[in-house]
Amino acid sequence: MTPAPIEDVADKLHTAAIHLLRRVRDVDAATGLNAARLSALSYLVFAGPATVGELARAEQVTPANISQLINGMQNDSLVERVEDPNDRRVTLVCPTKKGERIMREARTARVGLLTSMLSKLQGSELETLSQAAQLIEHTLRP
Amino acid sequence: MTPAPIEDVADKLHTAAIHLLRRVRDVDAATGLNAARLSALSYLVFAGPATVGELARAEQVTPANISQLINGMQNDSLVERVEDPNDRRVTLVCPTKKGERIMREARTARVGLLTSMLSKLQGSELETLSQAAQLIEHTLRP
DNA sequence: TTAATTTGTTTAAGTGCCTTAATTAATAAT
DNA sequence: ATTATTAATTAAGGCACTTAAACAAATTAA
Repeated sequence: MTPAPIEDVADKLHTAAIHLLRRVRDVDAATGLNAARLSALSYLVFAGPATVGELARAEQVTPANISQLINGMQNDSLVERVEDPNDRRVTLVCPTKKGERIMREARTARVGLLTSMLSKLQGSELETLSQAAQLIEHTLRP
Repeated sequence: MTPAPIEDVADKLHTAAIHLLRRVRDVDAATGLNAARLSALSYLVFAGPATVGELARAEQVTPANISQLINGMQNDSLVERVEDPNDRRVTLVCPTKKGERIMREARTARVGLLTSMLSKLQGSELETLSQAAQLIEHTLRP
């Protein structure tokens, strides 16, 4: 078999990722959170507490926006602000237990849906997907 | 090698997809469009013209929201409303040439970034990614 | 050690996304 | 014909998001 041009692989992979995430986010409605809050909370729960600035870069919005978004989420007990003793300019944003629970439940639901969709695949095909996921993570490392 | 539990594959795949899209969307800023418009326009360009209701389901927002979003995008000549002769209740939303151009340029930039990241991989690894993308698309089919 | 600069967050004011509820219009059903 | 259903829009209001400005803490320089 002649090797696939690298641009074609990139294109297919990009499209597949979009379609995959479009599908699994169907279950997000159950969380009661909107897209902005879900994405921010997801980052905080799975990448760990972050400063306002770091969150802003991750979400690709302004620090001002994050500051206000956190106000609302703090008001709903999803996150809390914690002072950083090392650098008192920054404020660390941490998920609360409630925020963590909601996010983990949402992730479980997403993965559950995806699991049911993958159930028709053979072992060798699952192995291909597993290796692909690993390759992607490795490739994205800076 | 003992086969990976299917839930683990689903979880790894889900996470990889998130990380991949988080990375490539870095180039979206160049479009001048915000997330809501980019996502809607992406659907219209790559899945074809859609009704307000279909777009609302795809974007997981209300028809009222789409109606207003389309107002703004129409105002910026990104999309246009077209009457459906078969059912005059519905309005088809179509990307304009400008909208199509912007979207395709954005996609090209994303895929270009991803291509550069995949350039360090071997042919066999690219083949694994290619097959994985194909498996995902096939698995997601309803 | 002050002073100036840089870095991180917040506040204020304004635009646009997004919601629910109500309205209008077209199709389908009886 | 009337009624019910489906599709889109409008109106009013809340929240996401922006830029510009203000503020506070840390770093650098004199």
